[in-house]
Amino acid sequence: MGIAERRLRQKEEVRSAILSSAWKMVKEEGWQSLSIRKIADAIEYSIPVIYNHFENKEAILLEFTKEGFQKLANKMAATRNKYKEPCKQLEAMANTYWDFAFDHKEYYQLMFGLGIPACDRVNQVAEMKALTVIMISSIEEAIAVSKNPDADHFLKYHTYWSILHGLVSIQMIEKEGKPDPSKKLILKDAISGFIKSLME
Amino acid sequence: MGIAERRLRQKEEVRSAILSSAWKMVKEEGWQSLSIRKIADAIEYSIPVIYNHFENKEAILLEFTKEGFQKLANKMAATRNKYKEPCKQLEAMANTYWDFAFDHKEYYQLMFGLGIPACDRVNQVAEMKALTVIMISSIEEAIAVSKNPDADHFLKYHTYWSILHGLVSIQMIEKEGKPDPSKKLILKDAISGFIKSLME
DNA sequence: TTATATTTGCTAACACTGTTATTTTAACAT
DNA sequence: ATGTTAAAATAACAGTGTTAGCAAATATAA
Repeated sequence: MGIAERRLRQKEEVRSAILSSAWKMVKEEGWQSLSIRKIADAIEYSIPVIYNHFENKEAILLEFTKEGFQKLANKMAATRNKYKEPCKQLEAMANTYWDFAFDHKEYYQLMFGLGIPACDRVNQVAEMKALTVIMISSIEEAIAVSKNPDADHFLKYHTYWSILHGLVSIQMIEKEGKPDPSKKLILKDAISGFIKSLME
Repeated sequence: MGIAERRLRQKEEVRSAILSSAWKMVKEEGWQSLSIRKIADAIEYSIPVIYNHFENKEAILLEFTKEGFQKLANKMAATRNKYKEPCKQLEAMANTYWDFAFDHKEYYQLMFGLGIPACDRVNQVAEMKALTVIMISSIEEAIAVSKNPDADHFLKYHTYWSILHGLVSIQMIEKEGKPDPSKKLILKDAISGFIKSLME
């Protein structure tokens, strides 16, 4: 009896229709504007049909999150296998990581919960500049007494800040709510590396 | 006539009641569950009253974002002023930054748009581990041939990843949508610094 | 003091969101 | 053709941000 098979096949078609039209909407208008109702409209089924394929909206997002990590992992593996020297690998992988993030911005935002609304907000905040000034002043002084006094202030400041933010947000994403003071070693490690490289 | 003054004072009281009860709710249940209706309930006014003080919900969030950057800038300035050597300043400021983020998690999440829902999600994603394995393998090889082969693999991996993520997300927050290939210099700079420090 | 403005705050509604209980429709097996 | 089962639709519930329209309290002017 091919009936059950056909039914399964049709069910699978609806499922992939949900995902593909969801993805289309996300690429067009971002995660914020993705809604169950719009998906239902797009696939020309009623709303509850979607809940026969996914437990809830979060499950749909989880699907894309997994996809994103898979894609990134594949790209990273491919890059690593191009080089034999581990240092070259780390360098090239960093490039691959960067390119993935901006080539597949939607994936990256979802994977790391980069709230898109804040992007608009943070640019309106003049108060951020005060922070910049403070951080950059120490950078400038450090560069002045370093062995390479011609280094780019803004670049080094940006690097410094990015390292800090990366450490914090990876930590926040990984363990919700746990401070884990031992993780401060990572901070110490990264910053001492940065300063060492800053002073040459 | 003190009437206008009293009115202004009363209006200011309502405004600060909005902010303080909003903040209370955020600390108790996170940004996700903050709603205009709940604020109205808490201050014992009707909903539209809130719109007499803030144009919309975003404006309330913007208020806290500004507050967050001010607080952080103050702390950073205080820390910097404790030290004379710029390297010490950078080191101490990194600590201050870290502490602020976790002592005032709510601020930090808002300031950098760390979508809280993703935190629950990312931990469910087994696919993330594949990525970890790939990154960590190169780190291990690099450590093995470095001058300090006893370095902590996991710590160095975490540092590597955090630098990458920090660079990407700061870049995404700063310029919405613009790839800006010149910013890849920052990546090159940070990663070469990391590798240098990794190899000793 | 009374009448007229004005401000102020409320109720109710609109247009959305995710989610689900209920009912109808359709497909299949006997 | 009839009974059974699976599928899908309607309609509703409980939320969300936001706003129009109206009633009441207050301040100003006559």
